[in-house]
Amino acid sequence: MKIDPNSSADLSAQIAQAIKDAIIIGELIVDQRLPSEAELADHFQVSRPTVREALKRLAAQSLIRTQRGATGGAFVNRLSFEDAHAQQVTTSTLLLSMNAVSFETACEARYALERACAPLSAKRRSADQLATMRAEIFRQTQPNLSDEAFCASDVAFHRALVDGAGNPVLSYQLAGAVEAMQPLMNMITFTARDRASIVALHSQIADAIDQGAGTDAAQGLTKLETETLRMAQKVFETRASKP
Amino acid sequence: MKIDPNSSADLSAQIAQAIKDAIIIGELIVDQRLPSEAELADHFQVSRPTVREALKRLAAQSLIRTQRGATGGAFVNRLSFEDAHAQQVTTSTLLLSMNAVSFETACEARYALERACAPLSAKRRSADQLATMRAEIFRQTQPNLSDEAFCASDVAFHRALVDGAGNPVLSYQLAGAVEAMQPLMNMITFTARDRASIVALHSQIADAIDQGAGTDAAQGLTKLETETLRMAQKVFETRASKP
DNA sequence: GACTTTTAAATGTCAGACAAATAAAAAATG
DNA sequence: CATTTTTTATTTGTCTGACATTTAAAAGTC
Repeated sequence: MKIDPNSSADLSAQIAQAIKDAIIIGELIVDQRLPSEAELADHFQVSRPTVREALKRLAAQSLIRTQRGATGGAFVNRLSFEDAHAQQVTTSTLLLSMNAVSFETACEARYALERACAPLSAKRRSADQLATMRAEIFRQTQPNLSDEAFCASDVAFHRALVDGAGNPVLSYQLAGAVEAMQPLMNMITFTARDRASIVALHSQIADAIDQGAGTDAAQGLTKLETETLRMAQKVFETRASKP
Repeated sequence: MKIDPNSSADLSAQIAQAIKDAIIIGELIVDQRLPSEAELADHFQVSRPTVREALKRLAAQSLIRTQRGATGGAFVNRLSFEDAHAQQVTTSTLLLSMNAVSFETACEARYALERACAPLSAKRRSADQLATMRAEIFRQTQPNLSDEAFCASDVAFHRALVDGAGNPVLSYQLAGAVEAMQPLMNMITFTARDRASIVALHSQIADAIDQGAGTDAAQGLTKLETETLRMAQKVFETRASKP
């Protein structure tokens, strides 16, 4: 682990990168303890605050965790699917909100990704995951449900669909995309009729998953995409005409 | 922006979260300048090093950028697709290397995701993207190509396929998944026969994309997935029998 | 007016100190 | 001897204060 003394970059950024590289190439392995801050400061010939800034950068990416006390220190963290998922959601959410990504683009991406796991989910979903989908559909029929709760239930439904594929890599990638769209979805107020239409399609999809019919499930998702776009367009048009 | 004085968490983590929240809810907008470190220290009633640790955490996530000098400071950064993509690759790579994700699982996820954009790519790909695919296929036929170069070309081919969908959200998500698999793919040494088989399938896929036949392209990807798994299995079996 | 110099403000870095947490070692206690 | 309590050493968390470096604007100079 070395840094370039001639680089113009911040020392803390260089040190963070050096440690990160060491983790990536396997020089530092999971749960291994890094040298203490004082030792690192000595090694890199910098002060302790600089080392600390570097370590905080790594901690922000869940690459290390720190513990106080006698046997404490910084340890290489096993990046969990949960951590990765959380990062993915934050990144995607900010990306969508900061880059004027159109509703159409985000929607297309979301449903394309979901269709990708429909066939897998139809084959592998557990009874529990199917039950979750049914339960969320039922929740969505309740008339007193707020818009936020309806959207949250929608996310839970799709999350169960994605998890049904039984592939944690897919789950982590897709759940991020689906959840990141929630703020955009929350901008739309669904009428009772819209909700009924969505629930009907959800039922079709759940039935297809139930029967192991992956292609049908994918077709259901395509219909849902079309419906969602139609509803969104209606809302945006209404807003544009009433400024 | 406030922090909880009774929380047991690190002050720098709390402050970073507070600022992050402010960015997410839009209280701080892109390119807006944050208060200076001294002002933040005063606001949160902590010392400057603590504030700095918080800011470095945010910088590590590309949420802010800092500038030195008279009119310098920390500014809310517009998260670019490029930044998001880089983060995605790092996260996915570490996730795969640290969690003993099987080759099968990663492979399945990758091809499922790629199949999702095959129909879009068949409709929308530019002439340039198609030319890139053809060029990479040609490169892959060169006999003197090293294993690393072959894999890199493979990534470039699939990257062009994904970009062909013309959906930046999809590109950012999928390119991450594809690139993260490269270290796993690099573990496999392809025989000349394997390469020929891969190139033939790549040609099939490119032809399908050329003709706007999304379904055919997806089928080609499925064949490629099967082939890749078969080759990987062969390699792993050989290794297991010769320890 | 154009150029140079100065100045002020901000981040980057350093040094040293103390607080707080924690586990191991040592001491006290029954 | 076994158990409990106390001490101690180590490590991270935080603070104070200082200086270096960069940068743009202000002031000065020709």
